[in-house]
Amino acid sequence: MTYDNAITALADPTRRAVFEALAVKPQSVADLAQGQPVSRPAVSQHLKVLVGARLVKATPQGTRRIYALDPTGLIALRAYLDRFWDDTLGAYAAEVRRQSAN
Amino acid sequence: MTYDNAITALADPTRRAVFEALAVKPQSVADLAQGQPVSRPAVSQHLKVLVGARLVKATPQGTRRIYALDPTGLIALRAYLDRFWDDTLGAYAAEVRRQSAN
DNA sequence: CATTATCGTAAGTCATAACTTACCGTAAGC
DNA sequence: GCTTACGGTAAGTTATGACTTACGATAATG
Repeated sequence: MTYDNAITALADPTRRAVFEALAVKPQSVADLAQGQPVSRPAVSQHLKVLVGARLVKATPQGTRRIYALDPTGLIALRAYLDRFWDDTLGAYAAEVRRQSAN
Repeated sequence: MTYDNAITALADPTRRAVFEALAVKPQSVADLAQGQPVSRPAVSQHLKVLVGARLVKATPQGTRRIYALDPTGLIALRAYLDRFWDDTLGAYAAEVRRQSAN
C-alpha cells in the first residue's frame, strides 16, 4: 500500500516541485529551499513525506543530507495506475463502439 | 496541464474508491453512493472533480447519469510519470554503481 | 573547545477541502 | 398535470495539512 502515499505526496504542488528538482539532480535541503518559494523547514517537512512515500532517499554527508530520487514509490504508483490501464482503454473502446452503433 | 488535476483527484481515498468502482463497471450516482460510506451529494461532488480531471465521463440517460471511465486523465497522468521514469531508474542505477564502488 | 553550518522537530496559525443537510431543477410514470 | 425518482448545488461545519518562527541536535572548522 505504498502507492497511496505516493499519490498523496505528489498531489501537493510544492512537493511536486521538490520532486522535480531532485529529478534534475540530487541536492541538499538548503539547495532545494533556495529554488522554492517556501522556507527551509517547509521543504524539510515535504522531504519527510516524500521519503515516507519512497519517492526520495537521503544519504547523509557530513552535516548535510543529500536527497535523491528513489524509484520504489514511482514503481508502486505506476503499477497501481497500470491496473486501470486496460480497463480504462477497454471501457473507452466499448464506449466508442456503442456510440458508433447509433 | 491536466495531469495535476488527475493527481489531486486520485489523492483522495473516497474519490479513488469511486474511480475504482467505475473501473469495475459504469454506474449511476445512486449506485455509487450505495457502495460508499458517504452521502450521495458527497459522491456527486467527487464525480464533479473526477470529470474535471478527465478521469470520468457522464452520459445522461433519462433522469439518471451513467458515469464511466475516461482514459484522457489517466493518459495524461501516466505521461507525466513517464517523464521521471528514466531519470528515476537512471539515478537509481548510478546510486547502486556508486555504492558498489566502495 | 567554541563557533558555525546544516538540518530536523515542536508549536501554533490559517486556508482548504471533504463532509453534512436542505433545497431546486428535470425527466419519467400514472 | 401531479407525483415520484434522480441528481446537482448552496450553505455551513470541521478536520487536516501546508506554512511560519523558534528551538535543539549534530558534525565540521578554526
